Amino acid sequence: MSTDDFLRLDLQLCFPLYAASRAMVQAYTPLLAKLGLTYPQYLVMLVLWETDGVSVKELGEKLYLDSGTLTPLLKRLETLGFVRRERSKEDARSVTVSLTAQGKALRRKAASIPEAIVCRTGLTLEELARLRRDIQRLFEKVSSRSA
Amino acid sequence: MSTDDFLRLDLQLCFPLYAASRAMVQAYTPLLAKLGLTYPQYLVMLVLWETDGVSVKELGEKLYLDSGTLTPLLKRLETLGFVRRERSKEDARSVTVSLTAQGKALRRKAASIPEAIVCRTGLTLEELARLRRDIQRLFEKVSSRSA
DNA sequence: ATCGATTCAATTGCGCGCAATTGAATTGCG
DNA sequence: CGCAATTCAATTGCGCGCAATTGAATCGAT
Repeated sequence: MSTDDFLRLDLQLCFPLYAASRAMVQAYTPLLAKLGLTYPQYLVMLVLWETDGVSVKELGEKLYLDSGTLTPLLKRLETLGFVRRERSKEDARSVTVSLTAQGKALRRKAASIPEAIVCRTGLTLEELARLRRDIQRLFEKVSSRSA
Repeated sequence: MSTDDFLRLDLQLCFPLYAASRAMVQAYTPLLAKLGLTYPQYLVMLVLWETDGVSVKELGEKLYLDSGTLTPLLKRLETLGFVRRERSKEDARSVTVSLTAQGKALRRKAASIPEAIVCRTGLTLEELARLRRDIQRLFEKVSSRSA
């Protein structure tokens, strides 16, 4: 394969990944708009629905996002009434994020979203699981050296 | 599979895709920084290196980006001295983007990037081609209904 | 030829992402 | 204990993405 081929846009892995990621987020957008959430906000809610009361640091570790992204995002979720942010008593450097009643209630409204998205991909659960695993593997490989 | 399982972060396709996409861009970042480019700017340069003299509309169709993203990005590339932007003579609504000598010269400096990224993924060219094809297929499926 | 509809790029506004810095709280080493 | 190093969240600054709007140019149907 020549340098030219390598440089050709459509032969590269990253561009399809980048385009597909944005397209997926766009598929979520109208569904999430009904809940008043953006996709990154939805990710934070997914973490909290699974484990209520986590620090900003823990959120960052799970979502691979830093405080520069999370702090303003969490403030918006707080303004929306879905989460509470409070300084930890054990460690005043840390901020604990927890669900409000409204935030917990939102889970039921979000319940139909994952299936709608799976449908939209047109993939079977097996194909989906394989693709997810392959992409996860790629992620681990690519993100490792920079950490 | 239960609703809870569906909602579980790690079972979803979109989050790994989203994380992998950002990780890939981060892998490019230090390499592109040597050229003075961001990843989206690099994508524009890839298009121009393949086909010099394209309209903003054509760029948008190839990269799935709109003028709201492209116009300021192209202005930055122009300030950097890599591209020229001029109103089309045949159709004054359209703006044609073309490479400067400096923009053409940049191609040689970028030649080593794709291979470095492929290396970083640790995948064989066959595995890479298959993953790319699967992701492209996902993209087409997901992006179709919204268009 | 006219005029409403369409097609362009540009603009506005907002929410990420992320690098870099700041400042407060905690840790841990001597 | 004392104090330098570390660990937190917050802040700053910038470049996307994208929805929505604007305004100019072109098209197309009559």
